[in-house]
Amino acid sequence: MKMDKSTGEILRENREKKGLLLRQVAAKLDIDTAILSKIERSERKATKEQIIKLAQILDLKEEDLLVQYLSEKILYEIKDEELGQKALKVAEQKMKYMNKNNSND
Amino acid sequence: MKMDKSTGEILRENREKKGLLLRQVAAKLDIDTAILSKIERSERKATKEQIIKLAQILDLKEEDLLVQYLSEKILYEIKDEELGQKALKVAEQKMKYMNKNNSND
DNA sequence: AATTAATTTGACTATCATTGTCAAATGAAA
DNA sequence: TTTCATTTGACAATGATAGTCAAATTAATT
Repeated sequence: MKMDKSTGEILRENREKKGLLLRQVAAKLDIDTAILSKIERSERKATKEQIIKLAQILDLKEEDLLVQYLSEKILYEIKDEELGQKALKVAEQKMKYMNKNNSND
Repeated sequence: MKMDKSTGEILRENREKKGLLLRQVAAKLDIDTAILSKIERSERKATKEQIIKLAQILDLKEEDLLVQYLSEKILYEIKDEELGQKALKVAEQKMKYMNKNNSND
């Protein structure tokens, strides 16, 4: 599981590998080329729907791309936080706890 | 580190322990009583600034309250996601990786 | 039980972040 | 040097978040 590349980098690499133009992929996503350009350079975030479509278009495993995308969203949330690391750990604990006791809810 | 209580519950418990009224605490935060009421019942999220002030007002350790608060924000981000657990793990990995190589940036 | 004080609810507004378009500027290829 | 692809930045549209206010409800006092 490669953790070094950003979602944007992955998208660009794979688009180029397929010889597709920004214009072409953007059209399939029904957005302006400019946005896709920004997404690939991590200047903007994609939406979940766009990620799903992109996985299809670029023949990537949807789950992998989504996990990558979501993890970036999480990090974005705490990127400026001293306590980010601690908060992440606690979040994981809570998550486990929730899943253990998810009988109701 | 108690993980079972929500930020709201912690806030309410400690406000009541001190015998303070919503009205009084809300005044110090310079917001309407209604919002604080909602925050304590987890119907709304507090802002970071409010959390910091609340830690002071209620004599709670700022770091603990902030970690609690941030972890809740993270979970909120992935609460509806199948892949939340995986995304959290990947986020932690990335975080570690970043901190290891944070020489520049 | 009646009154008063505290909290909750919900409709509404204001503010801010996000997502998008568009046109012009830049860069790369032919 | 023209043409095509990408990038940039100003702006508009949308959506989410944070807030006010007044009325309804609940809890305490007398």
